[in-house]
Amino acid sequence: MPADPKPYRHRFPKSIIQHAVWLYHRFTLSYRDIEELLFQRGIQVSHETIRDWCDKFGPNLTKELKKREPQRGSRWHLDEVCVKIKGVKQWLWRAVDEHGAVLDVLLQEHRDTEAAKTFFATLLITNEVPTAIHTDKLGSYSAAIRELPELHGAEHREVISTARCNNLVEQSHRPTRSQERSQKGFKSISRAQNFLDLHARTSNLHQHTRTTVTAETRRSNQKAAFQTWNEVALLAA
DNA sequence: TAGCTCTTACTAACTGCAAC
DNA sequence: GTTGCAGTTAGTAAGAGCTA
Repeated sequence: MPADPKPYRHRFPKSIIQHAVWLYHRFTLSYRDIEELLFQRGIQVSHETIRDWCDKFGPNLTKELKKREPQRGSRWHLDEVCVKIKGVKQWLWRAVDEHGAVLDVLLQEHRDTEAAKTFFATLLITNEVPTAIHTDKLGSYSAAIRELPELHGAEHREVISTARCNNLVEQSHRPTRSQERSQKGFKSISRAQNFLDLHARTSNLHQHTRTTVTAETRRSNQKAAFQTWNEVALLAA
């Protein structure tokens, strides 16, 4: 028999908590911005409490959203960018499919063959073996693909690393850069990884809710995205 | 009484501006 | 163009207060 769920002891209703967490991961807003937005609606809560909510519910939200994501495309686009965390250089590995949906993000200290293998292994846990892998000219990718038998059937295409050539994944880095800038840099690896995970899942959820589709489709997609978020937020709480 | 929330203070990074 | 400085704004930590 499953144990009784932990009683809900938060002072604020779930709807407010889920909205605050959603705002933080969906838009380029600081905790203090969200504090102000909520205050405008008559909700008095400190920025520190909002940070606690993000810390507490973020990992569960990521897990639940991941579970609900549809099967992704079979062509992977990979790239890595340098991010500084507390002044130390780290590499943010990112993979998107041919539709621009984020498959995974992973922060690692290096960008050598071992790091590439770790990232591929992470991707293979939740995704099927791809038919093609698009990367830049970094040698770690080809070395890792050679060493991983699961990937031998995939076609490896190397392109020059410019925003134009590997556009899908390069574009996917942009919101992250914007958030990083707004947050004045990430402060710790674990917090950054948690944030980036949920940020990626939230972006996927709202992927077709902007200008690439007709207004009618957009509204329908937005409705579906909000419904999913609400369901997932209830589970995470 | 456990744990949620708030207050306060700290450090780090960014921004704007003047001086060179 | 660059450097240095001050002001601003961000995330974070610790501890006290509050509530179910």
